[in-house]
Amino acid sequence: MATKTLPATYDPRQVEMAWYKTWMDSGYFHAAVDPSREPFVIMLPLPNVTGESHIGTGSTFSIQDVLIRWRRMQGRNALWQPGTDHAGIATQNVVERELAKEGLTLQQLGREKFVERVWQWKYRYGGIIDEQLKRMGFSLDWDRYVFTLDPGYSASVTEAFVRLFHEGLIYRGKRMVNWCPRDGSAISDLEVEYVEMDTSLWYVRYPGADGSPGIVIATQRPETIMADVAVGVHPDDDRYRRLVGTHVLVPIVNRRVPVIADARVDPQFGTGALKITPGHALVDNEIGADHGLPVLVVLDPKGRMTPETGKYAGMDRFEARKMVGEDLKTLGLVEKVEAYRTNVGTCDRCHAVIEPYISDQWFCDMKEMAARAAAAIRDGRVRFHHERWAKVILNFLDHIRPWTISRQLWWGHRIPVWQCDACGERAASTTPPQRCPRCGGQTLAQDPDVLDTWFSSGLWPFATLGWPADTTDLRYFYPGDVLVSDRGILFLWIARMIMLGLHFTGDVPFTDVYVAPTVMTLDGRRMSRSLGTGIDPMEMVEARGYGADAVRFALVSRCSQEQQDLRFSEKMIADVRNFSTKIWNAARFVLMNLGEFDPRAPAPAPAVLSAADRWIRSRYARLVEDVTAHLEAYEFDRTARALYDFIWSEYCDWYLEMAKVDLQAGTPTPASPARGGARERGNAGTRQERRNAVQHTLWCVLSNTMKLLHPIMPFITEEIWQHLPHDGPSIMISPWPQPPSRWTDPAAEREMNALMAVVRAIRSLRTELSIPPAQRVPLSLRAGKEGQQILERTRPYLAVLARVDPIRFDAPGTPRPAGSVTTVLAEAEIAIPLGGLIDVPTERSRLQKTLAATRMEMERLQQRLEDRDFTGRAPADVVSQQRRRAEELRAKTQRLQELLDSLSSVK
RNA sequence: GGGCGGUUAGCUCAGUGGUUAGAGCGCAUGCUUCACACGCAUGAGGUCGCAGGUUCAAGUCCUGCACCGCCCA
Repeated sequence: MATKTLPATYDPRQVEMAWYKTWMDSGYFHAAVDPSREPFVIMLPLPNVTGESHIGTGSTFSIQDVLIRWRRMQGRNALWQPGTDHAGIATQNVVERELAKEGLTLQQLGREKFVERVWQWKYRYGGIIDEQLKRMGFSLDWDRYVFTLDPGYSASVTEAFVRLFHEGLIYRGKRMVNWCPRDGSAISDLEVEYVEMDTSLWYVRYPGADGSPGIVIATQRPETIMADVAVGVHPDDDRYRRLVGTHVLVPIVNRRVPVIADARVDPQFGTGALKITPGHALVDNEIGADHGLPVLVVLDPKGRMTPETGKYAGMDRFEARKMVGEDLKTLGLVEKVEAYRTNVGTCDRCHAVIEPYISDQWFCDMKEMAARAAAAIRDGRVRFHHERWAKVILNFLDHIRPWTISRQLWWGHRIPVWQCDACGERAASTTPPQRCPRCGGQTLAQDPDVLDTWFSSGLWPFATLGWPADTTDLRYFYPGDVLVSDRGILFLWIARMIMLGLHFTGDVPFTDVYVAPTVMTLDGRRMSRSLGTGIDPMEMVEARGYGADAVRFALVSRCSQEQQDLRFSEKMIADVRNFSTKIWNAARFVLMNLGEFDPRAPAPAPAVLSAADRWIRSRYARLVEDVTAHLEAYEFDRTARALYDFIWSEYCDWYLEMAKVDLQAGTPTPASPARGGARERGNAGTRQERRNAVQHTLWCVLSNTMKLLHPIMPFITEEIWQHLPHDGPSIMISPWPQPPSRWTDPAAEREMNALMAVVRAIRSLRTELSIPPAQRVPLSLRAGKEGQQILERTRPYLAVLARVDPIRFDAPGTPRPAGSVTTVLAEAEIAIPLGGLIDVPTERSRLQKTLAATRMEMERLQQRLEDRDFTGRAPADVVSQQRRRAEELRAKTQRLQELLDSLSSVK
C-alpha cells in the first residue's frame, strides 16, 4: 500500500481545527437512544454564559473528555451533555454595566426591556465559551445543547418549584438573610465568601441610665449603634453580674435599653459586653427574639443609612461608620480603638461586603433531601474520588440549613407564585392562574423575584433529558455515570444535584464524582484573570502555538487524587509540546520504513520475532492493561505517565533504535526462541520475513498506542493514525485495545533487560574514559551460559547501541585481555581492552571503589539474613529473594577481587 | 474554634510496609549517530518537615509537634 510521508515538524494548528470539524460533521459526538448498547453519561459542569474558558475548565473538562472518549472507544453509547447557565447575578451585572455606559439604569429601562437587552447580549456574546470548548477538542454532544432559560428547561424548573411548594418544602418568610447591597438581592449562605480584613474594634461607653458609669462594649460596627436595643453579657461573667437588669443609654440617640444576660455572648471578646442589634446581626437577632426585644433597622437595601437616622441619613454604611466614630469620640464615650483583623462576609459574585438584612424571601427546606443524599453517599450509591471528599460533603449535608432561593433580580426563572390582590393568598402554579384558588379573585400578581441560578442548575442531570416528561432520553440516559468538577462547587452544585435528583427521580444523578485538583500558580496562588496570575488556555493553544493536545496532556498528567492543588506553568505545556514532537518523529520514522509492508498479510509467526520485537510487544501488552486499569481507577496522572514513559523511554529510546539495526543494511538480528520452547531449527526467518516482523511490530504497537493516547491527545493521535495503515474512518470511533495477553513475554523482558544493562554499562565506561562517541571499540565479554546465549543472539543490537566491534566472548578461565577497563554486572563481565593506553592507578581505584560499595551492601544483607527474626518472620519469598541477591553480590565481589589481582600482576 | 489536605532532588511531582527512594524540568559534560537539538548519551544532585511509637523491616502504618494551604463556623 502507498504510504504518505509526514512533514518534518508537527504544527498542531494545522490539523486540530480540521479534525474537530470532521468529527462534528460525522456525528461522532452525538449519542442517540439505543437500547442495544450500554450508555455512559457525563453531565458537564455548566459554564457561566458570561464566562470564558479558563484553566479550571481546561483541567476538569479535559478529564471529562478523557473519560468520554475512552468509554466511547470501549463501545459505550457516550453522552456528554453540553450547555450554559444563565447565571442570574453575573449576567445581570454585565448588562447593567453596559447600560451604565449609555447612561441608563435598570429602572429607566423597565423589566421587560431590560430582559430583552440581556437576551440580545446573550445571543451576541453567550457563545464564546462554546467555541473555546470546541477548540480544546472536547467531544460534547452539541446537538443536545441546553441553555437553562430555554423554554423546555424553564418548564422543568417551574415544575420543580411548584412540586416542592405543594409538598410544603418551599415557604416564604421574613428573616435575616445575606444581603448584597450592590446587587440589591439576597444570596444564599454558600454564596458568601469570607475574606480576612483589617478593621477596628471600638470600645464605647454606654452610660448608666441612672447616671452611673454604665458599661463599655466593643464593636466593629459603630454605625449600627442607633439600632441597638440592649447590651448583652454572659450570665456567668462576674464583672457584669450586678449590672444585669439595670438600664444604660445608647449613645447619640440616648435610648434607654436593658442590660441582659445571654449565654451566646462571648465573654472573651472585647470587654465581654456586646451591643445587641437584632436588625443587623444574626446572633443579635436570635438573642433579641428570645428576650422579646424590638427590631430596629438603620440601613436601607443599598447599604445606606435610613432617613430616620438624622444627620447620617443617606450616608453609605462605611462613611457612616467613620462619622459615628468621630461623633462618639467628641462625646467622650470612646475608651479606645483597637486594630482588629477579622473575617468579613463578601458576595462571591461582586465582592461587596454582605449585610445581614431582614427581608421577605423564599426558602427551601433541605433537611430531608440532605438526609437522603447523605444516605446515598454513605451506602456507596455515589462514590467520590478521592473518598475523602465524601466526608467533606457529608459534613455539609449533616449540617444543612434552609436554602434562600429567591433573588431580587430580573434575569432568571421568575418565581411561579401569584398573589391574590383581594385576599393575599399566594398560589404556585406552572401556568398563570385565572382566579385565586381561595377567594376566586381575578386580580393576581406574579411574585417579582427570580430563582437562585443554582436552583435551576441543580436539576441539570434530568431536566436536560426532558424531565418531568417520561422521555425515552430520560429512561435511557438517567441516571448518569460520572461528574467531574473542582472542589469549589461541591456544595453549591454537586450536593444539590444529588439531593434534587433523589427527590425528583428517586435515583442518584451519577454514581461517581471525581474532584479535580485546583490549578494554581507555581507559588501556590489561585489562578485568576483579574489578578493577572492565570494561564489562559486559549492563549496557549493558539497564540503560543502549543495546541490543545499539549494543554490537555499537561493538565491531565497532573491530576492525581492525592493533591488538592495542581501547580502549573507554561513550561509544563512546552514540555508536552516536546513530547508531541517526539511522537510525531517516531511516526515519521515508522512511515518511512514501512515501505512495501502489507498490513493485511498474516501477522508474523512467533518464530520470526526477535527478542526486541517480543520485548516491545510484551511491554505494550502491559501498557494496555495499565492504562485501562488507571482510567478505571480515576488515576489520570498514572495513565499519562504510563503512556509517556512507554512511548519515549521504551518505544523510541530502545525499540526504534533496534528496529533500525534490523531494517537497515546488514544481517537482521536473528529470531529469538519463543518462550519456553527450544529454538526451532531452520525457522529463524528469512531476511524478508524478519523485515516484515519488524515492520508489523513497529506499525501495530504505534498504531495501538495512539489509540491508548487518544483520549488525552485526540488530535495528534488521529493525525498519525490516519497516516498509518488503518481500519475505519476515525481513531475516535475505533475499538479500545484489548490486552493482548499472548504478547506478555517475561523471557523476552529478561533478555532485553540484560542487553540494556550491558549497553548502559558500556556507554558509561566509554564516557568515563572519554572515548569519542563515533569510535568503535573492541569488546570482550565473559558471561554464564544463559548470559552468553542472550548476548550472542542480540549481538547486532549490542554492536550498534554500544558502538562496539569486534565482540569477543571469553570462556571462563581464559586470561583476561591485558590492559582492559572492566565492569562487572550480574549478567556479564565487560572488558574494553585499551592496551597500553590504560591508566592502571585510575582503573584500580575505580574497581576498588565499586568493590567497597558492593562489599558494604553484601555485609548489610548478610547481617539481615543471619537475623533469626527476619528469616523466621518475613515471608519466604522475601527471604529467598534477599538470599539470591546476597549470592549475586558475593559473586560480584569475587570477580572484582580477581580483576584487581590481575591488574596488579599486569603492572 | 472544627474539619480536610500537603511537607520526598534546585523546581513540579510519583512512590501499593520488603534489594541501593524514582520521573520530567533545571544543572554539568560530550555529541550535526541517516525520526527527532522541541534531540541523543553520560553524570552530579536526597538527614523523605521534626520527635516518639508499632514492626523482623517504615518515605510508606500510629501518636504528637511545626510550617504551608483549603473548607466550614
